[in-house]
Amino acid sequence: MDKKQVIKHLESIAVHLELKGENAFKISAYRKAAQALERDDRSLNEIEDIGSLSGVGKGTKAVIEEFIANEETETLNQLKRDVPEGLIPLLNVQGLGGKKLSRLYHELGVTDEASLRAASENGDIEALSGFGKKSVEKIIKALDEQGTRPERLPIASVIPTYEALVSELDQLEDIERYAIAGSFRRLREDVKDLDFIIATNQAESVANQLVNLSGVKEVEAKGETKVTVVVTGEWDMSVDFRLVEPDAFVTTLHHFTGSKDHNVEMRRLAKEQGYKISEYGIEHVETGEVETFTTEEAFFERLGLTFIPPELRETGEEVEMTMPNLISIDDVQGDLHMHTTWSDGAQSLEEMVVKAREFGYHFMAVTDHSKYLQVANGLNEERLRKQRTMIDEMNAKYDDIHIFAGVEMDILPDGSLDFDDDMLAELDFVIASIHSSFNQDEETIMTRLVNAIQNPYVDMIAHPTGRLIGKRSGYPVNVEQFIEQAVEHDTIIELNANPNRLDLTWSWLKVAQERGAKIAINTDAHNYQMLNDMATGIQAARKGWIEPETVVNTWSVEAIQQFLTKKKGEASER
DNA sequence: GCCGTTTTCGGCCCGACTGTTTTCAGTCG
Repeated sequence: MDKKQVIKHLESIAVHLELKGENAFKISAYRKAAQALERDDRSLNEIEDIGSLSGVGKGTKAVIEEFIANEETETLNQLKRDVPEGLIPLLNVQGLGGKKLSRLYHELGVTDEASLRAASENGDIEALSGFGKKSVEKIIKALDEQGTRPERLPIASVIPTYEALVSELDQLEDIERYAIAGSFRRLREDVKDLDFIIATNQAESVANQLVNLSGVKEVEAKGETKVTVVVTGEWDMSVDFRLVEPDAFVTTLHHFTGSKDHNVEMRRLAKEQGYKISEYGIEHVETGEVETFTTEEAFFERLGLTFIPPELRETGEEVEMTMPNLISIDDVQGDLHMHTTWSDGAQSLEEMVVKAREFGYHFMAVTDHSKYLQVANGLNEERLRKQRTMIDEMNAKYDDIHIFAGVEMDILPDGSLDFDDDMLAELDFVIASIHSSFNQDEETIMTRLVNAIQNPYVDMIAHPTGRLIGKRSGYPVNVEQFIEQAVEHDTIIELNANPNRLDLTWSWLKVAQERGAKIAINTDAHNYQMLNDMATGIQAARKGWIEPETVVNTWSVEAIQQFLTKKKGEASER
């Protein structure tokens, strides 16, 4: 029995209560109890008294203890008797919440998607008080559209849409300023829609321009404060534009950046201080005066807080915490993972060097694939040595950047490495990674990873889990054990900045940093364009509360050389 | 159901929008 199961159980109770049409505060009490468990660092066994957690009271404590003892609770069992399972997915239908579904169930016998559709089509729902023609139309439309598109879109498929919109928004008239909000601003790995906040005194004019943006397929709503459109891209997605007077811009931006939990915490805190927060400003409850702000920094300061970066606004607990010194893009001195035409990259070695210099980098590592990866034209020993002489020439030619001669070496399915130690000793920077046999069991995968980590010539493990966000889950990794091993053997853990990967993910990076791991943030660029992914990588790192000292890319060339020499020294002592 | 340095009862984040009503409940972000 672990914490995750308990949390799931409590959430299941909350969902069932919702469908019963129970008191909203009772429902959120179960959710809060689940959250309290989630937020606590300790494992279930380490928490002596569950009831001592804030948010867990007499009732939820009893439920949790019963569940731990019996792996089931009478509370949920009873709810399951009261609420048909088929109703649960219907909560996802836009416009249907617990209260309405509860009525549909009790008054019309709706128990699942099929009976909901039937009741919609035969006029039963329309006849119900509180429902009407439009409600029915919406339900049928939602049922028809379900499954045509994933509910949330992976960030990589949304970035192009975002960038296209930004370049158009920059051209519009009557906009004082605008910004992206929502989960995209917080860099969630997948998002449902895009939210833009626009400051303007000419809402009507701006609204008229917005519905005419290229790529707009459908206008869902067009009012004085809000325009919602559907734009085409890899997937159709809806984009909300909130039009506000310039004074309210900052508080609106904060409000729609969320997360919901963050906002709840902020408002609770404000209330304690005699304020009321809304998207229009901070209201002084006694005087009714509403204060607005020109920067988010000033907004937080009003409540006695330091600025909380958007990436950290998730659970709400960040409101009470001291803000870390987060890494920023300006800290980055180089990129330690990229490919050239020697393997499967699009640009030549020198082209990549020139580009890296334009980024202002002081170092880079050229890390083409190794021979096992034939589809990528991986390098054998001979070609690798030849490449090295060219890298030496580059180092002689350019004195403002240091190029590490490296390789991205495959960890083979049997756990062995693609090169022997003698070859590895010739290289400056050795990456090891898995590109094959993803379907092996966790034990076999871990043997492969640990074998690579323990080899002192291996400096870094790239994209540790192999996942592609929203597309494939990667190979099974015991991440906790992986981090432990990496720390013990002083092997760098990569945060692959490619927005399809973001691997390791931010929540594990946080753990890695706490355990003392070294992290590198790399683009794994296969062309010029991909070198820009560093920005996304930095944002992902910030979401994991990563500080510059943890990240190898912030070091000086000398510091990196020292680290690599030290690792090599340990290798030769073996 | 949870909580309390104003409170053991009466609050619990706030506001917009929608569709339904005729002053509002439910849903959503």
